[in-house]
Amino acid sequence: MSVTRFAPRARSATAAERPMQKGLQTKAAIVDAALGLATQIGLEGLSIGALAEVMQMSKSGVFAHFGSREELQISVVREYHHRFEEEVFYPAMSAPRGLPRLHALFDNWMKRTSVEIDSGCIYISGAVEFDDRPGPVRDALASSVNTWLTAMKRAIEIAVAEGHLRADTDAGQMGFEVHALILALHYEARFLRSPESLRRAVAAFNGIVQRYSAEPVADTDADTRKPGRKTRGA
Amino acid sequence: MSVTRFAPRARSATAAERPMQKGLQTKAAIVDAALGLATQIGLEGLSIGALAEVMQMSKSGVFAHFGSREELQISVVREYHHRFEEEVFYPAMSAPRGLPRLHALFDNWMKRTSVEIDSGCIYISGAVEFDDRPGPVRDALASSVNTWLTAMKRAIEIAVAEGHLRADTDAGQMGFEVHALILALHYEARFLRSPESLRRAVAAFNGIVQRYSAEPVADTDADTRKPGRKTRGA
DNA sequence: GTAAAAATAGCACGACCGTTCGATTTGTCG
DNA sequence: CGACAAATCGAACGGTCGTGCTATTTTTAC
Repeated sequence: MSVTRFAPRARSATAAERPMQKGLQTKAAIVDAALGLATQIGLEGLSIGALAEVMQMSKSGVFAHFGSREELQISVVREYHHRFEEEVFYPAMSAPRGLPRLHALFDNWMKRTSVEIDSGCIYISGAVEFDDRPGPVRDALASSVNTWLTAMKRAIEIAVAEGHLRADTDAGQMGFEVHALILALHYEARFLRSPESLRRAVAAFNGIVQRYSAEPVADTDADTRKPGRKTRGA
Repeated sequence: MSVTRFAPRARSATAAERPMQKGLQTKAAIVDAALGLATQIGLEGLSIGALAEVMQMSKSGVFAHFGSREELQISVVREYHHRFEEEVFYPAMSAPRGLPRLHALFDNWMKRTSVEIDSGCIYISGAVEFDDRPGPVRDALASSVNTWLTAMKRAIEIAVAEGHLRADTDAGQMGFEVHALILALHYEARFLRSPESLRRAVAAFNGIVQRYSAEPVADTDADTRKPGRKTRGA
């Protein structure tokens, strides 16, 4: 399974605002609208007819840009990957190495997953839709997800190297547990509409960090440790 | 939102083997087949045509038993609820109150979620499919899920009452964290096909239990202190 | 065994789907 | 401006979907 990398740097604009000739311009607009639809009804629910109506174009006009529905879905996945990079990954990379950066990653991720209640995460809905459906769409999804999970795992390893987390920390294990929190947040906020879910996710994250922390946290001589302490953001 | 209760006791058979007149018998067989399809392609992907083919019946013959596709979906949800009771809840209730029972619940749940890789959990796939689609199917799903999550929360409260878990344990919070593990297990086992996911889920569960445990695990000091202190507001 | 009732089949409808193809409009460039 | 290419449209095809009707078969009850 190929795992792409987050592009090294380069602040690039949203697809819709990149300069281009007419054709690519509308194609970007279509993908933008398609992503909006897909976050609501899922990648599978995405239909060219509905998309054409939103765009006020003919079905065939929309279709011509992709050549197949599958290619459209893949374009949507790529665009989502792109935005995830921009809104979650890059901003967090400006935080100091170690625990602060890990915390920033989680915070941005959480925001993207829950704050905008009306739009789901296609990494989550797509996983359900394509877990039994092999093909290029599934591959694109899995590749993007793996890229992101690997990036987070690396952030954990850096936190270990910085001495913020215990030296024997299993980064894969901790990554699993953090990923779990995002999934639960998505589930309980979006489906069960539980208002406590965000608070729960934050509390659980703090618990995980504490468990893997290099220094025991709460004791009589209070906090000599700064990064493990602050927690509770946003 | 109405939340049903798990039926108090009563070992009742699988729908397919309950004695009944012909009509109800085939209806049960249809629901059985429908559940099989739904766990693979989802409740939304479930089509009467495909179901008729599996059953070797005419579309209208299948249809007549339900009157609408929606009613078919609801029947599937109800059947799943029934089996969940039988395979996850009841067996665990014979374990001793407290931590052993909670552990049994988690184990059974985990098994149902991951061991049978080829069939997903419609509580999870359904949540994604219906989180933005109000209606009776969504209601039935949410009701069943809430029933189960409440039952598990109660098991946690019992473990607290038994003195197995710390007296200040927030059962809702701990329930959230356990639920998160199941979701991550489902995601990583079924979509990412990660072979470590089961081990990860077990390890994480042990970590959670340890954190909420009344007794420090590897210490004779036996004060109330070892696992993380406060940090959690309610 | 026979009549009422329940279960199932067969067929058709309208809606939407992805896709194809030829015609037509629009943008680009010398 | 004119010519060529790119973009878009309109209509149609074959397919599947849920659903409604009317027969026909099968089960049930007396």
